[in-house]
Amino acid sequence: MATKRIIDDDRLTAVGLLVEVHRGLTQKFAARLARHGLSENELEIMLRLGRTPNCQLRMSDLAAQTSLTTSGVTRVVDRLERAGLVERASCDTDRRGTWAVLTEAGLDRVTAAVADHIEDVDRWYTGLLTPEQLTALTEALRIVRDTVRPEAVAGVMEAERARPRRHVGV
Amino acid sequence: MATKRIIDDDRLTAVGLLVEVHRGLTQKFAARLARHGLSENELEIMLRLGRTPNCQLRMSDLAAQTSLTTSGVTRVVDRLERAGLVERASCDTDRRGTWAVLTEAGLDRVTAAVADHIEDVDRWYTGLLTPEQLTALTEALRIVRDTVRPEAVAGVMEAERARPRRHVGV
DNA sequence: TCCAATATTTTGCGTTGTCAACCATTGTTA
DNA sequence: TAACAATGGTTGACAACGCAAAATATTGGA
Repeated sequence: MATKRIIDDDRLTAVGLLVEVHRGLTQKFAARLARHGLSENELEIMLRLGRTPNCQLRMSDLAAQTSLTTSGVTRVVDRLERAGLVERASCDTDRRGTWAVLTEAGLDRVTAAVADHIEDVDRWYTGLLTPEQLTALTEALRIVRDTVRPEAVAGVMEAERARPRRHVGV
Repeated sequence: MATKRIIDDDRLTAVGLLVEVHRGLTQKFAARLARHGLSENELEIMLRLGRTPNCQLRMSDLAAQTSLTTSGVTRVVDRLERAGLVERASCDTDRRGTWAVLTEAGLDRVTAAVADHIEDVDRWYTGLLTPEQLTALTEALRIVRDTVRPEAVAGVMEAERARPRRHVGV
């Protein structure tokens, strides 16, 4: 091979690796999540609700925190609501808004799913690396994240201040 | 906060970071790729074809190398063929098989797209890190990749041995 | 007060990709 | 060589999601 072609650029290989890892993990995770009746997006929505003090977040905040559009969030919440895992509640202070609220059943479901999920994460990701490697990996990723996705924590503050819609124990 | 909840587990945060980075990058890349009339999957298919000596790969190998199913590859190649960027060619040695072959136009297109793409990769990923950070990141990712996706290099050998269907310069 | 501009969510439609069923070809075994 | 499993690819039906427009609520002037 005389000349180095552009399509073999090292930087391309570097992102390629990231993409492949993401794919591989996604696939590994999907199998077990399916056994809990959840997709990755559904788990994430419920997880973000569950992390909130009152287990509620506004639709648009969910959209901002995930990769979904508001339209996508509407649809995921539709499914979760049909399954009885999430409820919608209107927002007193701004009647344009809608809270998505985790139900008891939803909290149970996400707790069980996450317990299994963490096993998988450990098996296929964090557990494969030494603590030093994991730290280095995480730090590097954080740098990139802060640049490409600085807005990923929208709405948490507002939701903490809001009056509880339901009171579910954690 | 008295007790540490399971849904705040550190390992969850670690994968979350990876997922967010992947999302953020995907979004950043998509805009410019769209200007070249390509989606990420289409670019990847063409890229993998372009990396092959004869710019050809079998449908099933493309499926193995990407996250797509064979059915998905059929559809991506359908689109690329309609756009004149890829052609199908029947396989002499196994008449069940089909080569996907990059056309001249396809090679031109992918070359142009990749040149721009690499700029983005550098701007939003590799360029954000010191060489040491990038090395550490890549090494860690490689370890994970080798475990979750060991089969990601299918078909390259076979394609190199195959007789050329077209001869396009690189 | 009334209206225009803005913000939040939902809906209609198109695109993309999966799954399962299918056909054609190849390899294997008796 | 006949039977049959395994492989490679495509297709129809369908689910998920994005985009843009619609529906609803809010806010800030004039």
